[in-house]
Amino acid sequence: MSRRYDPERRQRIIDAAIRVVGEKGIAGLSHRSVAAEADVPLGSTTYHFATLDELLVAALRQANEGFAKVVAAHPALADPHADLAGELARVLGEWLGGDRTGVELEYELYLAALRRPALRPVAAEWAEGVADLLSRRTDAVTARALVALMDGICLQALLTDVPYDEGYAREVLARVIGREAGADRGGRR
Amino acid sequence: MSRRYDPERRQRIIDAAIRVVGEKGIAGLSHRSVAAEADVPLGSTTYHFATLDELLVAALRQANEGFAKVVAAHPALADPHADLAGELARVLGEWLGGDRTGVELEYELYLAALRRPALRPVAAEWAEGVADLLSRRTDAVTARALVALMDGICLQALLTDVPYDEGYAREVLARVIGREAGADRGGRR
DNA sequence: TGCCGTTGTGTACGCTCGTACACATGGGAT
DNA sequence: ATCCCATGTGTACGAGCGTACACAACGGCA
Repeated sequence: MSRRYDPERRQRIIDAAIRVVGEKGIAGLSHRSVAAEADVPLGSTTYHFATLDELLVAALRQANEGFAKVVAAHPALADPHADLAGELARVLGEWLGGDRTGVELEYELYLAALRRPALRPVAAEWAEGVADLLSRRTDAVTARALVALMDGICLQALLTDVPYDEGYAREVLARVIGREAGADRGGRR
Repeated sequence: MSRRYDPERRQRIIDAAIRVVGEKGIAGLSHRSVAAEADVPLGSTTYHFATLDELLVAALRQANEGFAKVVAAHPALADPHADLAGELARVLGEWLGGDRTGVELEYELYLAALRRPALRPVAAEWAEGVADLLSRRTDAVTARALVALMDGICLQALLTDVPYDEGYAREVLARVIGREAGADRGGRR
């Protein structure tokens, strides 16, 4: 036990890394930049995270909790009587409605898994986690499809500058869910 | 007129850039690496593309045509009697079935728009183009939703190592399309 | 034919990067 | 009390980067 001087050093480095990625993107992340942001010497970052991939894994894992927190704040998602499509659309709206840098950050880390195999298990974990959560309301196939559609909707909102449209999201999510959910209220666009 | 020595120099640089991104990712793209790949001097790349963003825009624009080519090879997409969901699922299968580096490359460039505003119009153009194409078979809302869902399905196939499942894709795409398409044939799952 | 400006090339500068490695420090086992 | 080693720090090196800029080459115009 007892990390000698600074037991939270490692955590502070992760936090700093997330701030750096948020401000300058993954491209701007380096042992030096994160050391400066965390106000620790260069050697300290290389000591705790020998490679940048390790740091990214830790950062992604922590960033994922941002979305999880929004989800957790919506207990209605687990209520079998609630309008699932509407709840999901609202969750996305809240998440996307937060400051853009936070959302960009989480997505950038998530998408970085495309090229960095080290991140892929973490990204997969996340997708699986959300799918599992949804599986309590629908079958596995539908759950996976919902995750895919939500991913696609977010992507389009972020890549193009078309603003998020909650009504649209609710409508198409409801189509994927199919008949069982109470998707009768609310307009067809 | 007359580019003096090498009128195709610019195009060869773009091709080289695409190869570099395919092999080493955007992170590995530099004026030098692309110069080496294209077998032209360093100054030549900086002359034709003052900034890397310019080069990426050209590369993304060209890479987009890869998907467009697959789409063009499926005239059934425009046939109002064909099974739209099935056709789309098949197109995705063909595209994802090609060599992974090509697909990764197109997606990496596409996703890079998240952080590089210069790429955003090009990415938006692409999404809009596909949506327009689909609009000839359905309404605008459904078309957008289909693009989103296809994006999400591809993303999951690429980010996690779950292989692409054409039957699954067809099923959930059909749900988004709704009743009108001939989605009655073929099994639920 | 001879000049000129567009087009293309080579080199060098200053910067940031990952990495390595020798050195400090102090808690815990003896 | 002493020693050892996990933990933390500072510095230096070589590589690769974007950029700048002086210079070469040649087609079009006079």
